[in-house]
Amino acid sequence: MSLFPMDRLSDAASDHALRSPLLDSLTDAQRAAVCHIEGPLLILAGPGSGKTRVVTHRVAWMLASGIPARQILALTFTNKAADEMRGRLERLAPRQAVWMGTFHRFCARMLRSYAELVGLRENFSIYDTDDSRKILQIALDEEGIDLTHTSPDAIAQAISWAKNNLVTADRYEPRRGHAIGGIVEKVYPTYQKLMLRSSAVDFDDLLVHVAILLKENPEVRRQLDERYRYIMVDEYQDTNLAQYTIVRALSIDHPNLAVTGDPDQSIYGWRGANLSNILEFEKDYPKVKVVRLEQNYRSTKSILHIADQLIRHNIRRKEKDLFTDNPQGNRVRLATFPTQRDEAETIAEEIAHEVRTGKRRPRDFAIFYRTNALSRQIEHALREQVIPYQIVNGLEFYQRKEIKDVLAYLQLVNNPRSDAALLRIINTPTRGIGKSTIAKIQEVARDRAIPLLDAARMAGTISGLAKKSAVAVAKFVAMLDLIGTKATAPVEELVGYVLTETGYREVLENSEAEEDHERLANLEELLTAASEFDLRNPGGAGLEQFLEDSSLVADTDAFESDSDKVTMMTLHAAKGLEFPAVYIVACEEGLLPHERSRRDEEKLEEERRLLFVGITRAMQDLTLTWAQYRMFRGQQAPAVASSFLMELPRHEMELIGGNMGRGSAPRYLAWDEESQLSPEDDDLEFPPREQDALIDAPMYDDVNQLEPEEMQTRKAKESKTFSSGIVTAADLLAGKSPSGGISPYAFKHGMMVQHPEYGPGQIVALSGNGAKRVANVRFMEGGEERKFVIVHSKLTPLTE
DNA sequence: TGTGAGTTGATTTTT
DNA sequence: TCAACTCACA
Repeated sequence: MSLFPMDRLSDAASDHALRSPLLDSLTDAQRAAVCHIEGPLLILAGPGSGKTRVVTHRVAWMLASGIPARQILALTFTNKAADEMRGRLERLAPRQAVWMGTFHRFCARMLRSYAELVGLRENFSIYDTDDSRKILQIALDEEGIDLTHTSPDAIAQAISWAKNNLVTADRYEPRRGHAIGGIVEKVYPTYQKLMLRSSAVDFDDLLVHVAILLKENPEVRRQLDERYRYIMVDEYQDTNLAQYTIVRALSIDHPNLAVTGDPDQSIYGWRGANLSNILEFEKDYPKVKVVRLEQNYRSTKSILHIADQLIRHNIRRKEKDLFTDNPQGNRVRLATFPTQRDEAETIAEEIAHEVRTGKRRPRDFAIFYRTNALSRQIEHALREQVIPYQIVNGLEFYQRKEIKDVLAYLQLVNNPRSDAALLRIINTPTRGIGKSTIAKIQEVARDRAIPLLDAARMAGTISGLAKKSAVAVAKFVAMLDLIGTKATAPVEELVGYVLTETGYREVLENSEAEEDHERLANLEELLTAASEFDLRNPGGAGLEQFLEDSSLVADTDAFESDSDKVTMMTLHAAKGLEFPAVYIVACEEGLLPHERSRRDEEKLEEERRLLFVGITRAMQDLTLTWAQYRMFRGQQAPAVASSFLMELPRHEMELIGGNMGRGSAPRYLAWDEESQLSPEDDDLEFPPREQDALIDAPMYDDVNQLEPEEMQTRKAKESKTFSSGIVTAADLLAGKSPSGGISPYAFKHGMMVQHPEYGPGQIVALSGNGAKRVANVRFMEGGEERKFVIVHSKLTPLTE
């Protein structure tokens, strides 16, 4: 017997509905949202109000009501949110193929099918900020634009702004009085032309192309509207015009559009998010049903009250009454420190204390800051206290140079027109193709309006190019072609091949630099990711998908919720998460609100919302901190407490240290006597720590305390980013090797091996998993290459 | 063409 | 503070 009624329901009032186990655990408001399926729906969900729960239950309810999974589309802003949703739905309604993912991923998918309609090829590349900046630079060079009064960054932002507002290159008109408008007007079309020539898109293009596609092809629009009859959009307050246009276009014939969001948590205005989209949703869809989820299940009364008091200072919002049945809880703390160093150390000491006394575990804590740069001191302090932590941030895996280099080779294999990829690796590792040679190739490409690689193929005929250079280029092209023959091989094999053929691995291995060894470890990690990808996509031919996956992952996706570590991240990255104890540091003028937002009232409100988001992540304990002196551009500079702190009901809070900048604050006030420092400790030197602090410290598996090298290897072993409940290479490694044979994982990329018949050789690539793992070996004699199924082979590692 | 020292300039948030 | 860029030299 089925648990769920299979008949279509359109109304919560049905007796049937009230009895379903899917619905009993919900409040009235939540149930109303879950059961409203036909027609537009706006869910205004305050922080901690069980929004994800409602969304997933709603999808499960739709499925239970007989709506086919393929008609449902759930759009989010981050992969993290999509994964979370998918995981929860899996528990409610297992094995249902509902498409859940980010806007960008959805658009990429649509574009693969309709590429030619917008002038792309279906194997188009997705450029990240780096790549597209490079193309912009070429465009600027081509137009011969002088940048003395502005920066490429500013131009890029202006173009991005235009795209987010669906202003295409041919229709761009500079606003009057907009200084760089004239430049943008010239460069934008050139940039776009170059992108198309490379068959590439930037992040904004993904959305713009799809929006325009839907606008200009009524038949396509109609089909997709028909296909995706039930659409849900998460974090609707963060949609920009392009996203709004896409969603609307898909909800004309079937206006079953459910959006969830909270105007108070809109923090992406700088990315073109338009608060009006949610504030005026009711105008777009007059028949909309509005559900307000105002009860908070996350935070204590104290925390929620502080959040509420703060956000009331915003004018552009929908009034909400946040309330909770949770206990009052501890008072929110507001702490002042003499310097950033005291701030960092005191927080670290406090966390260490709580962990050592068994009150809390590292994973219970989160530290939020406005800018990534602020993480350094805190990181240092946590390290001193031997507290394991994870930073969700900045130089994430796929942004590292070595990873991007290798991926650029892959990108070129997939899309030989990709100029950005070619420029990246034409001389990496160095192969004697210098600046002047590249300039000549670029010139040819420009004159003939062809991709750089095609121009490079003509190196022999380019006049004025030294013979030596021409030969180097020819060799490079030949090497690319050779790699290209492996295009359909498993991705892991391909990556291994790139490392060998290009000499990339050799260069790093022969290097003395510590840094280069780290790079090798990172590449090892890339191989692991590739192997896991292959495992999930049997049948090969997944290169394009692999590249797409790697360009659409973001820092925040790296957050590991199940490891026992203190989490550090920016306030932006914190959205959607919750922690028992939260610290928000550096609540200072110029940082929070940020310098660039202080003058503009609208931006200032966004900064306030950012703090609101941070505050409402806390479940039990919240501490806001600021320091009277902070390091700025390498120099200690006096700081002023954030004006937002003045908006909080300070009489309800626990004030620690100083008196908010008025008069002479006591110089040192810490949370317990022992952690007081002497005034001389102001400088940058860290005081020597007591030895025993290190000795009796960790009772947990501490990763951060390891030496960098060891840490690197450990990290490499932890499968990252792509793992998703599937057996990983590491899992297999831990298990038994097939009886009698050598373990399939005994061999590493680049390793020297011995074969009884063929003699010594080197592993140039590996692929496959378990008993099917295959090694490609190139033998010394004759340079011949052969493949071996490892468990059946007579290969032995050749130790040096 | 590649390397290394020295200089300069910039530092928000992210798909 | 630190990374990116420039310039001189091998």
